[in-house]
Amino acid sequence: MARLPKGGRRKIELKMIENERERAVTLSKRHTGLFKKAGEFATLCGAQIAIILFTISGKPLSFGSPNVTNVVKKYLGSDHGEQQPDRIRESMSLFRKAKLQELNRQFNEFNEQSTIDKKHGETLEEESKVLLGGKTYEGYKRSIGIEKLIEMKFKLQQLKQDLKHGCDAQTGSLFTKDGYEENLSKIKGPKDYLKL
Amino acid sequence: MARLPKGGRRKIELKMIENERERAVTLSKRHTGLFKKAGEFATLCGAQIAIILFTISGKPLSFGSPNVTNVVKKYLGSDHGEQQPDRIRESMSLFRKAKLQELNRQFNEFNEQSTIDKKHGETLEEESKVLLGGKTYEGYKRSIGIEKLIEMKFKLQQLKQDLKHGCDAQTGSLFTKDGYEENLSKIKGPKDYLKL
DNA sequence: CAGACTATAGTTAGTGT
DNA sequence: TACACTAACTATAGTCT
Repeated sequence: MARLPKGGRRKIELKMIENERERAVTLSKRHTGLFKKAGEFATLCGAQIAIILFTISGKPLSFGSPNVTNVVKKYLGSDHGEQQPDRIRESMSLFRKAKLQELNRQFNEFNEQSTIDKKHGETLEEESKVLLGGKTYEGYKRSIGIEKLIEMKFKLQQLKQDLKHGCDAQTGSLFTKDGYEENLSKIKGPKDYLKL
Repeated sequence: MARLPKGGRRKIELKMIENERERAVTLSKRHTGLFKKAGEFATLCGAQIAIILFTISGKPLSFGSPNVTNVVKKYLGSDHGEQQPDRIRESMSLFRKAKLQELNRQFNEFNEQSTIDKKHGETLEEESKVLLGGKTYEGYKRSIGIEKLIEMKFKLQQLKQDLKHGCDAQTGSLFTKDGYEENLSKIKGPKDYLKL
């Protein structure tokens, strides 16, 4: 039947939406939109980006291109304040720049591919949708070969064992808080990176 | 004078913008837009949000509502691993696990080689080891593109050769720029990543 | 309740200044 | 290099299924 156009977008006030249901809907829609934008941004500008958010109910949602963790780590590791003018970059030869860029490109490519398989849970679906605009993963195109599989037999046993013991205790995060804190402090110190 | 309408928005392809100027402009515009969206999101939905991004040139930009640090801390503190990497792992086929093992092995191999000609690696290596301390699923994700990795292994070595002539003198670290730095750190310390 | 739909609000690519 | 402008493009509020 002919649909009668009844509603369209309306302007809304920029304040917290009180109604829970409405808010949930908006959350869902805008969260999708935001992550999509972020994905586009990353692609178009060749940037790395991480978004972490907690809903009002405390539910965590995240987005990362190529992934959240590394961007965050990088952020934590850097003097995430101002960018100091790097003389190094300026004095770097064009040749080296080019090389470095090429390498970066390669790595990013690699990362993107990895991204396909790395997603999980909710984030998985969303990010895949956003990020993988039609790319196909070919990493497994070539199988590793029988002899290696055989060679791995033993490792598999080990693997099973480890799976049973190592991970079940905790809820899933192998990242202990303590460990992380400790690591952070280590990182802060001796970081003297060149930022091209 | 009377302005003749000459241009308007055009659709663009979703791929990295090659031209540097264009990219810079887009970066600027979209970065503003994205952060704005994020702000609206936070307001409307009462959410906490943090965005961290690094431009292709390594410049960090961030946005946080109410602020970046707390959101990130919360993220690090919480079990975002609670999202189900383990579930995935558990459902992984044996074959896949086997591949994973193999990938891991090759990863280690690659790493050992890389480690040899690292020079200022002290910081880098330690950091990486620390950074990647034991995130199982992460390791899995990153190990996936083995073909790429191998391919890159060679390019990397080649690159190091090329660069060795000029870059070591003062800066020390080549492992600094965006992807390069990050990927390098991913590659180091694989023994710590995969605790399957 | 998640998805479809519509019209409009909002964002932005290309251009000019 | 940055801002102004405009036409399109895109996201999405409200509605309905």
